[in-house]
Amino acid sequence: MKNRADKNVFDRRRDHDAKREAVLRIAAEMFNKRGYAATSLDEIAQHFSISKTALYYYVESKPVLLQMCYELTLNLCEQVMVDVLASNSTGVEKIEAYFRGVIAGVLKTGPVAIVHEFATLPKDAFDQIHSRARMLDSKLAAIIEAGIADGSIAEVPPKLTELILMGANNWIQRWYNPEGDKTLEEVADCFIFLFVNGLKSRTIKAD
Amino acid sequence: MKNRADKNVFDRRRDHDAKREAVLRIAAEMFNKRGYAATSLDEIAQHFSISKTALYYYVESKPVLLQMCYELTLNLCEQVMVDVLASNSTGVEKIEAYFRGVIAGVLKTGPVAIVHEFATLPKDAFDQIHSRARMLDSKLAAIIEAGIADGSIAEVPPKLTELILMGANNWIQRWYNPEGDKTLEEVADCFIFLFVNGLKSRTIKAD
DNA sequence: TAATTTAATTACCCGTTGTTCAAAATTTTC
DNA sequence: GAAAATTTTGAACAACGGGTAATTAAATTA
Repeated sequence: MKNRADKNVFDRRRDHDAKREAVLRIAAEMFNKRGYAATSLDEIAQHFSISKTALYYYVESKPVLLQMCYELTLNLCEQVMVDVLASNSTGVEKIEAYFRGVIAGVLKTGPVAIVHEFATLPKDAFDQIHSRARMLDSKLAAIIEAGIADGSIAEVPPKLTELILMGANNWIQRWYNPEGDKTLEEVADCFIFLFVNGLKSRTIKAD
Repeated sequence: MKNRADKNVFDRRRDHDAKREAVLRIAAEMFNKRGYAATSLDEIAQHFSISKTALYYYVESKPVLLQMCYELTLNLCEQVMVDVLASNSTGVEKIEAYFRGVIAGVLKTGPVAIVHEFATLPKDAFDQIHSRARMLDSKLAAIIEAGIADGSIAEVPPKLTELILMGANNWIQRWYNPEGDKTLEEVADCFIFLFVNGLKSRTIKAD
């Protein structure tokens, strides 16, 4: 006969974790496309053909749901950043690696990133998320600065450049459709080409 | 003694037009920063220290307010596009002129552009706004195609490139702060430099 | 100053939405 | 199959937000 401690041995959950994750991903996607305020819990629930109330079995509240979306996204971005910083490469290569990693990782596997409207978060969560996002920003800007120093990046204003790059990246979720005719690799390639090489056609190769 | 027709001669309004325009601009700004659904009429009214009901003296409804924001923005973008298309220049120069014009015009003078969440518009307004926006998109893509043909633009996928450029441009309103230390010219310069020349530092000039 | 127009307010209606609670349905365990 | 744990539901609530109506205040005309 099994004693009380054995409860932990046997995995009695039905598919709680899987469902929570599914909710997270769908919520993130809808938040990205329509915005947080415009997305109701009813709509999210409807997507799974369950009642709105059932969502509360997986998620504490709507703000916390948003918070979890951000956290998953930040985890991913930060991981990519760690890898990039650990690599032995020039500034421009690091920028390329970062955005390629984020586009592939966040958009393909992860719950799509949302990098706006954290104003609706509870204050403590806001502070935490916001500071993590700012940290990523400044690390990117630092990479650009280092790239200028090592001669691989042209003399651009690092902070401004970082904001523009982030903006272009953030907007991708708005229009990217996985069922469309473009793969994520094509998007990433085009994105990288634009920012690294520029639109201008060059008859004389620079490298 | 003046007859009825004379009513039109004398401008008896207090400052109705000016106030309507002010409402439009502030609304556009708040919609851009926080999103349409997250911005309440109360908040907009509060910005002018008037009651929510007073807004209805200037604006028919919230959806129509959004519609007017879009229309003002599209008017501006379309005007820039007309000028650009009339110019006698290469593809890459046209792209540069378009974004410089939009950044300067839309962000400085006009009610900042909002190029998302038209899903909330009344159906007929939606169709109209949406088709105008798509028209701008395709004209931009056509410019890119022409630029590839005339040799001024590298061989990029036109549609994808256009989406990425638009995204970067759209995101600017999110973070740009007129009271900050960067002027709009600096933003435009950086934006153009990034997309035209690319991040990569070049020891050999291509032109 | 009286009459008319213009502007803004207060109070209210009503649908939506986030959230809670108690109860029902379903699984899992034994 | 009974009991316990897990999942889902339905009803109801409170807050909020868009919109309307009646009313008051202010300004313009004459």
